[in-house]
Amino acid sequence: MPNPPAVPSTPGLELQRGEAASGGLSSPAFSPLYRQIKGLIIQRLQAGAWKAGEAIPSEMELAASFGVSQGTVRKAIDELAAENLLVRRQGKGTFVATHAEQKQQYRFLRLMPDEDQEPGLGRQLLDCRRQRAPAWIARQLQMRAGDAMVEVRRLLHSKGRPVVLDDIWLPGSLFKGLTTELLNQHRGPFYGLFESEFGVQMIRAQEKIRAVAADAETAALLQVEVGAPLLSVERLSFTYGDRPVELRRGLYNTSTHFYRNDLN
Amino acid sequence: MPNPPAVPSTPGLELQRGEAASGGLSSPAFSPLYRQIKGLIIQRLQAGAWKAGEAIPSEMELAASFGVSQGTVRKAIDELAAENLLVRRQGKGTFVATHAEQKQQYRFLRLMPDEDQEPGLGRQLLDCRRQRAPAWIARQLQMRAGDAMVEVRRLLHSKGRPVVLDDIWLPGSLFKGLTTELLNQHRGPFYGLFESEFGVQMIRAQEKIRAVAADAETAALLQVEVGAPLLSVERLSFTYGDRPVELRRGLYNTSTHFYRNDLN
DNA sequence: GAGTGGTCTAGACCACCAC
DNA sequence: TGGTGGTCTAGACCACTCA
Repeated sequence: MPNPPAVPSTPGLELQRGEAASGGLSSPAFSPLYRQIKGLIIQRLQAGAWKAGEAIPSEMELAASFGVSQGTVRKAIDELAAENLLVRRQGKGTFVATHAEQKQQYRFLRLMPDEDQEPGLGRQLLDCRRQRAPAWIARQLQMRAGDAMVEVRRLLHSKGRPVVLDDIWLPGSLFKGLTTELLNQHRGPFYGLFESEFGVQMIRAQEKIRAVAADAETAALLQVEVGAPLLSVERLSFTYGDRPVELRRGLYNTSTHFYRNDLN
Repeated sequence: MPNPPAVPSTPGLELQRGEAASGGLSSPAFSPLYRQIKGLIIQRLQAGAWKAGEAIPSEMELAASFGVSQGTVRKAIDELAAENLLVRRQGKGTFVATHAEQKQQYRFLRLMPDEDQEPGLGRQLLDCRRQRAPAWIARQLQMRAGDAMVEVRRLLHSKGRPVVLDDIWLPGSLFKGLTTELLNQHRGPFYGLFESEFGVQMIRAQEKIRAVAADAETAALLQVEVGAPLLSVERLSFTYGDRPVELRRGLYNTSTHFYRNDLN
């Protein structure tokens, strides 16, 4: 007997099940059960119900609490896993994705070394200061011009030679205790620190890539000629709910490395 | 009663079902039924059983012919649809993906106009000739140096100004009748022509992106200064079975356009 | 109305992991 | 041994398309 009236076992949880004998015109924007479940799970992630790296309840538990079958929960989790919000591990459970404990650090960095180069990049923090956001940054981070903002500048090295110059801009309201010391103490990618210290998880990002000529300052920092061609990678990163929380502009010296992209 | 011994209704089709009472050590590289089905469907695509844009048999038909349930076929098709090899259309059927009848042409081109620019690019064929493959191209296309190769050169324009200079290299053996006339007659993306005229479908691609300085020849063609920074996009495209069948190097003028990439 | 993909359920069994 | 995710089945019903 499919689709019994279903008393939700968690009160306050209202899932919109398919109309039984309505007029036929189904309400606009009705989504299938598994998508509603998916949305509820995202809400809980956003609310911080489970931290990065932690296990979420088992499929059976979730199914019981939502009052649906395991298969429906499974399909919701399938999509979340496909979007890299969750990670499934057979026999163990389903976990909140994290940037911290990843095998290859730098989940979003697409820079690869040429064949003869060694992988791995060293970091050098140049600067970390609090500023007022200029208009073009504020617009992209959905803040007001003049709002508090943290600006970080750093270099990435390969075999002692600078390869990447990053400028990173963050909303000051979300990253209150971010200091040079904290950044220097920390091992691993920044995004791991953002998760553990500030509870901000980067879920997806958009990059705009251009070729630009090095100006005097960047030429000195990257040890290239003024006017040398550099890859400009402008990245806007988002948390849950498509909220932009980081703007980053990287200048890559692509003489010994390249940006790799896979198209499907 | 799950997993009955199952007499395959199509002779010659041997699916490896899970061991019933074997020693416990399952054979190496056993894959679930739906993956085997997926592999069989890919084989048929590769063999040209269905052309680009055509419908494949319904899920019920496939399930019957493979001797499995509809759900198993469905999961196989789900993955193929996620990889953009197939396209599902509710109420109509499942179709072989094609570059020809796509809404936004240029499925693999990630170049976007800046806000104030109009979308859409005009094409101008510069050259199409048959050559012997140099070593560095032959290696990537898995051919031998000196093998027959087709070389195409073209420009893409936006509002009358050149934006992209493409060099395209193709194995001569696969593209025998490719001529300047054929390319000029054809409307829509090259990949549509490759499908319809040569039965070659581009499934996925890898791009290596760098910033380079314009040399004299490209500067003239793209109407920029010599030494101006350009985006170099080297794309290797693959058909079924991960066979590389096209190498392309695009030089993009990114002063009014940018390369867009989404990270998950 | 017949046929297609899309959703949802219920139940069985398997593979992997930890205790 | 029990719990987790992973696979497979069978059947019901829904939503969409087209003749």
